[in-house]
Amino acid sequence: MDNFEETKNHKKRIENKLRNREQILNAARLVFLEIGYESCNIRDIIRRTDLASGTFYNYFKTKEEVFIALHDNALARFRPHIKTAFEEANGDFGKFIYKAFLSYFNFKSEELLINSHNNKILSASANNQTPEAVALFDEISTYLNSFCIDGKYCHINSQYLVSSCIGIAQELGRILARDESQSAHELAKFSTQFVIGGILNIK
Amino acid sequence: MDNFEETKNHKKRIENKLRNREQILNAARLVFLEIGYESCNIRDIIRRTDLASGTFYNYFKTKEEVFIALHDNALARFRPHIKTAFEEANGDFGKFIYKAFLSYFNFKSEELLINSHNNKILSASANNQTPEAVALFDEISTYLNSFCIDGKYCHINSQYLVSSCIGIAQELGRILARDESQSAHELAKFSTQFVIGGILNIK
Amino acid sequence: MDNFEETKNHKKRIENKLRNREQILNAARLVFLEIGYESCNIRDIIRRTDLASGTFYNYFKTKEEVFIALHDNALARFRPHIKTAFEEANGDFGKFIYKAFLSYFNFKSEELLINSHNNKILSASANNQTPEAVALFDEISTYLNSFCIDGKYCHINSQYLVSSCIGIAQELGRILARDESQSAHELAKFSTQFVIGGILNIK
Amino acid sequence: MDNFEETKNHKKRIENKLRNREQILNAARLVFLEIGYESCNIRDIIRRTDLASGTFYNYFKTKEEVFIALHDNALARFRPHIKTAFEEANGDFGKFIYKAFLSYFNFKSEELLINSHNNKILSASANNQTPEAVALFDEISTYLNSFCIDGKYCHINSQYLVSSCIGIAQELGRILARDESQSAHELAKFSTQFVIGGILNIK
DNA sequence: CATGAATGAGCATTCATTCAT
DNA sequence: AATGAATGAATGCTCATTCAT
Repeated sequence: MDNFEETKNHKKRIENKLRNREQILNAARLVFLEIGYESCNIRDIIRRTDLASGTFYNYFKTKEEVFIALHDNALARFRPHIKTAFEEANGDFGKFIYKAFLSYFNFKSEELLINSHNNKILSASANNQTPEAVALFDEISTYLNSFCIDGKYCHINSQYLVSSCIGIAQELGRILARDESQSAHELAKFSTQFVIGGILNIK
Repeated sequence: MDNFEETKNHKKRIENKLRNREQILNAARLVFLEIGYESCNIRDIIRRTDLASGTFYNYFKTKEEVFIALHDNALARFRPHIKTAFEEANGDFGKFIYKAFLSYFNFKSEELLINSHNNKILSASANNQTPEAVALFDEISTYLNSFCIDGKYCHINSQYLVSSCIGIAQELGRILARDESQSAHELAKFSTQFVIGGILNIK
Repeated sequence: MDNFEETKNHKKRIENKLRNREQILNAARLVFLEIGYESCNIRDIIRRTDLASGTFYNYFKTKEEVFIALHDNALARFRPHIKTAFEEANGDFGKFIYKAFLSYFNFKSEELLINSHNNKILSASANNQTPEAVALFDEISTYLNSFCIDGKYCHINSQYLVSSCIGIAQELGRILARDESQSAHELAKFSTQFVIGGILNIK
Repeated sequence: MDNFEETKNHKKRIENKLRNREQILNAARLVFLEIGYESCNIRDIIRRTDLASGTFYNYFKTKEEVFIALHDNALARFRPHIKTAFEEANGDFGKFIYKAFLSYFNFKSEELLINSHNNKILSASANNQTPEAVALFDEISTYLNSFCIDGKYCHINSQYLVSSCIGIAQELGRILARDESQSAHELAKFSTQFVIGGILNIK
């Protein structure tokens, strides 16, 4: 009975810790979007929760650590979209490219922290080489490579290719972030044709 | 005589102001490269000059203003390279694209402030929409458009196209920034083939 | 039977409390020696035990309280050495002085918390006038006084004398703390001759 | 004329800096005496001046740095007293010892920061080995050694001797700090006889 | 126009202490 | 009695900016 109580308490505590962490992450996301990563401070974040300032430090050491957690989390949630795109493409290269770009453009800019205040994502990820960023890069590489089993495209430097795709996605995504009236479908269509033409033209 | 003296003094003063401005910009560039834009402060910059801290404010209001000036300056110095590329291409689209990319990759990363500390340029420019960034964007647009006088490529959304090129240049440039052993020529060759193939494939 | 059980539990509890207190004191002693009294915090101490931070407050109110307990404990353990010195001297004043000084120099500096981080003991004791410090001071006084039953040295202000001895012990002990190659015997010999000469010369 | 003005301004500035430094030192001394070194913080010190908090850091990096400056300053002002004692003693060893101890006991405890809150001086100095502390130690050594030109006392380890004297001065000084009714003369007399007897008895 | 010390709001961070479990 | 996460006042320190000289 006592043990049961203790277990219950223990569970409650763990749940509470998770809730608090989630609270901080949520607050940080909103603050990053509204004020911007550089302009905000830890107080701005903690003020958005019902926690005390010191509590922040039980969960994260710095503002950057929150950003990375948030960022990695976004990438982790984005990766399945790429996988789905691959699976649903069912071997059709064009379909895969289109679905992947569309996923990226549709993936809520809110979630990827892309807006005028934070123009970091993906590029930051490629740069910072966080685990999730590397994993995403690798997964995209794998999928792209899987299309050249029959010999086509195999001579392409896949680092160059993936980087180019990321660059395109990023810059076109920026257009979307600036102008919501743009159509994600149009952007994805353009990207797909551009990338496929590009690949086919690599000698 | 007095007038002459005054004129001489006046001239001296103007020269001195220019020299001081130049000093600050130079110091800032070095500091941004070494410490990084976010990590440094105005003191770090001014310490690199033989000026006093208060003097900074006679030339710039904020650190960001220096960055933008520096950035715009870099873009302004980069623009002629694009122009030269265009002129030397002499109507050959592929040559233009290749030369433009090569120029970008060769343009000293130092000058574009691209390194692990400052991954802003171009994208920041596209984002911040500074005058020079807009001008560069427009110039590239103009050159690209000039190739479709005979009707080819004209249906392409030039904003999308320029953004894609910038995205590719930026991400591949990042590879170069990370790994100096990479060949700018190879990167430019890849980019050129990729972009030309892409353009030709846009329906 | 129940009573017996209760008694057993009660005993266990008391033993456990003692063990916990001992744990905290031990941890504190190590932390004071390694990090220093001023630099460490309660967490540093409690981290060295297998107790939780809140538990600290069941035993001590402040870090200082631990220091005093530790300090008094050291003095309490040191006092018997003085007593032994006195008894073994068997009325020989010089022997007593020598043995007392030697005891002090040999009493593990670790135990007296004398090192570069904590140069407080004895002087702190004389200053803080903790019970044990007063007791030690008094005991030394008593022993010294016992040598003047026959009239010699009796005119000496014993507060001055004891303070002088403590001052000498402390400063020479500091030499030992700084330089372990020094010989405790040599220091005690010097102290003894010095003190005896001094006493004999007091008019 | 301009040069003259500039020089005047420059002079004023330097004077102002000195005045500010003095202000901080004075405030710190008072705060150390009233609240104690450990208990006070930099704000407590700066609040006592008419300076802003940030200004503190133009002069000192830490609270400890102020303490050391203050402490070294006190030692520096104390040293001449020892010199005077030596000169006025005119070769009379006893006179020197007496005058030196008397100087110490008379040297305002305020100036040496000796009180219940700060029981560091001299011992801290011997410990911290600050330049002034070393210099004082050396000067005392020199004077003591000068008395053994004819061969007497020369076998005495002068480090032990000086340390013993410092220990005595310190502990007896503590008595004075605790109880102002004590006579500095009596303490100095006792110390003198004690030390002289001690020295003569070293074999 | 240059100087550079003074300013003080602002921030990250620490840590003794509390208290629900 | 033990736990350990939450608390938030307290503190050291930074740094853009001002301004008397």
